[in-house]
Amino acid sequence: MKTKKMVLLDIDYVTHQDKPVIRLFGKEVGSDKDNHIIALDKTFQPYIYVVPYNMDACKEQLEELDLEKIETVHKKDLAKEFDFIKVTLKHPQDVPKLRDTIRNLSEVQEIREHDIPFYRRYLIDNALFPTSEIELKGETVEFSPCVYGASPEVTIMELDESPHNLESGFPHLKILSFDIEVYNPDGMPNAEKDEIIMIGLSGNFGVEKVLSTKGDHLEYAEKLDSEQEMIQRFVDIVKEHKPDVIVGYNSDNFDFPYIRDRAKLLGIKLDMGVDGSELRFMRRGFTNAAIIKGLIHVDLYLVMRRYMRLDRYTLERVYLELFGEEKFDLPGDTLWQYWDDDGEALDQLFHYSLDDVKATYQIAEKILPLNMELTRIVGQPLFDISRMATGQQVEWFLIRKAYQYGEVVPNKPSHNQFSQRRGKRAVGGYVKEPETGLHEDIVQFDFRSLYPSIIISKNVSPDVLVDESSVNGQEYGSEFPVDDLNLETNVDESLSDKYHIAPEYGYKFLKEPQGFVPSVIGQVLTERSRIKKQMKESTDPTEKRILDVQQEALKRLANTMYGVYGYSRFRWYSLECAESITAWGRDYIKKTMKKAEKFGFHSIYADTDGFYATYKPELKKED
DNA sequence: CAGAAACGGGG
DNA sequence: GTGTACGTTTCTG
Repeated sequence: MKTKKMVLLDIDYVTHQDKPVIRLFGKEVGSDKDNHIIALDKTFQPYIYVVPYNMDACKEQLEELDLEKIETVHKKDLAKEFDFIKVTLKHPQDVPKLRDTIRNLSEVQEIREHDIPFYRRYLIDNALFPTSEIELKGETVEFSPCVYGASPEVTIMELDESPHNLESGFPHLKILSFDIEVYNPDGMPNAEKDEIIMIGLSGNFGVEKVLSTKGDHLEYAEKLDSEQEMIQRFVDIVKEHKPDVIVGYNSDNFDFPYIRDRAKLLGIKLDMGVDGSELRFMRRGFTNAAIIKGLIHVDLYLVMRRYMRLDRYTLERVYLELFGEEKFDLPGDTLWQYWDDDGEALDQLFHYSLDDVKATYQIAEKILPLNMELTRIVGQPLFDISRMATGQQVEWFLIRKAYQYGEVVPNKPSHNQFSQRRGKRAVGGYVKEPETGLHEDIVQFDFRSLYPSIIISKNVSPDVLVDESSVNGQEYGSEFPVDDLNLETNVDESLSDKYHIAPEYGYKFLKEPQGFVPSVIGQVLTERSRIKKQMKESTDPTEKRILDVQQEALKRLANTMYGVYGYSRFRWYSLECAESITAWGRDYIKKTMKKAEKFGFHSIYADTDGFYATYKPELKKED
């Protein structure tokens, strides 16, 4: 048996002899050259949870189905402990096939965790984090039916057991950015007739060039004899260098689809995957995601839309915002004229192509570290993280935490629940319209991460929210002491002994135990403080920069978490929690303003977690 | 005015 | 592939 260490970059599964095989893609640690590994794990099986009406009767019904295993497990559902049935299935695709049948059994109350992709389940259950180092135990093999057409320099390893995560620093990743230019005499190009005229490439491993069928005289241009050879050269460069990350700008929906269409027309195989597979597209709603197996394709357009708030997200606009300088630009609809010119205008087009791909690379260099940190914290592949809304990132982070806490994850809202939720919206933060005029000597006051602090200090979480219907004794299995059943007769002081009571709404949150979401946010903020302290103590500028990205990622995660209670698609959605948080927020800011006014401040403008004031003690004394 | 459709980025 | 964006603006009946 061999032991190897690798940086985990990508994951999927294939089917071999009707059984799922997890494939882990990575780069070997401790070898000078880029030794790629594909590790195969046949030991993992898909499962879902079933909530039965009657345990035994339900199991009997389940026995009738073609399942791998049926067992009773003890798990928590919003902190309350229950017996669930864990149903192990033979194949991940049996889950969508059988889940309606299972759900509709008369003894089944509901099914849970039935929509967690197999590879994500694997990462969570084995506590593996992409971009971290993992230890592999197993045998290397020459060929495997699970890996078609991989080049011989890729090591294939059959694992004896699932790998485990190793504490590790951040790996050095090879990044390649690419960008195509297309002949466009009729507006937006049409792949059936308009050829690709340039492919720009820029990376952190010595590649910086423009492939084209023209431009022999330019130093950075590589001239090919035909479009066909140019595309083939692009494929060969990717296969030769095997970058860990390949980035483009709107490459999911323009560059890669266009290359695919032209390659098909010209009969070129785009077999750039580490396993020898071709460029693939995954439908994501109405758009595509382009996949090269084993390399991580990041479309920076999607990333930048989330990262900053702008009126437009053109490459030019984003570049200007990030670097404060204009990149060389040409009017898009006239590019074909520059191409036809053959003189100075052609040189300008080459310049434009190179500048585009360099700008794309620079943006990647600036923005990928944060996304890689989020990958390591959330624990899902960079490919997924880079395409996920921040609310989704938080959700997958919480799903991982739920597994650690022994909690069964809430279901996604049904269509009906979703539209119901969308109708209601929690009242936002307190806003005092600004007093017009020029104010001098202004003091500013604001709370540091107000909402996350409220969630923690008031224990705002659906699992500790007191369900009034159950307190009134209408629901079975109440875990609250008997003397709480008669709340109406209790006086306020005894209430506030046990509960945090939200202003305005009066929702009650248990003080003990700590709720699931407050606990997780607490961990995030504690970890952030630790990193900030470490950052202050560090004297190494590189280390400082890395730590700064880490604490920034944690901050973004914590700040997103407060809002998720109000996101209609969120699994832990709770209008009560969302309303309570903002109510406490309004309460705090108003009380603080009142106090400040007592000391002679005069507030001019307030919004959510802060206010501006002038100091006018003489005016206040008269009141 | 409400619900449907279009739009973004890319050349 | 344990899948099928999304939030906002503009159009249309």
